Amino acid sequence: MLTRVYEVLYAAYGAQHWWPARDGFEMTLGAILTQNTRWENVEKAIANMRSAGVTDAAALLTLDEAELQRLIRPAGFFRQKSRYLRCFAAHIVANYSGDVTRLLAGELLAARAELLSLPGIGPETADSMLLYGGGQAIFVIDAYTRRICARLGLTPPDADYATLQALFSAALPADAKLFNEYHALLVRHAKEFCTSRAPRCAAGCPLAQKIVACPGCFC
DNA sequence: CTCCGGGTAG
DNA sequence: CTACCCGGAG
Repeated sequence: MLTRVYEVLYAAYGAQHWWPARDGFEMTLGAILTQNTRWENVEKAIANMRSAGVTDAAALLTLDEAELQRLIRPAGFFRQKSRYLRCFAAHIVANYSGDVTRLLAGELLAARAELLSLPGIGPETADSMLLYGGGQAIFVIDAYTRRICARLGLTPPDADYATLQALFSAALPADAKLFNEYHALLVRHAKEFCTSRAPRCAAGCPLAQKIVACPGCFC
């Protein structure tokens, strides 16, 4: 079922070129800034950071709290996100000489646990960093994934993170390139057809057209 | 104008 | 369950 969903989405939308970031540091910046916010707003904040010359963890730590908040303001939740960013950057500088890639490319489960121990980094943010920043084969679950799975009848609307992740892990080969592309396609599809309000099921939704109900089947 | 989507922490 | 924020939808 999930393999078929991938095939249909890929045929409909093609390759998505994710994650939109210049390097590992900028990727992790986006992962934290995009929590509960639309990507367009995150881009404004990242552009501000670039303009300010903040291109690595050490540079981020030279900003004072107020200045950092001003730069990331367009992404919302700027007070708590400024704290999260500073804690994350401090951890990277203290333990990895400021090189985020060294953490993200480390042994998967250990790196994931370490990320989760940091304030402001929950499962989705950690997994996004590991997949998109570290090239690791771990499937990212987000609200779009949850909504699409629920509407396909695969999971309850309130299925938790681990349940959804286990579903994808069991159905697919552990391949970072595939996981990367699949998640990007789900996001694309959620924005184009499977919107939260007024979904366009009858207006050419590729899944509505091609996926037959197959409850309980994870082929 | 109000309402809502969207991760994490407490 | 609520706080935290913005911008787009209705």
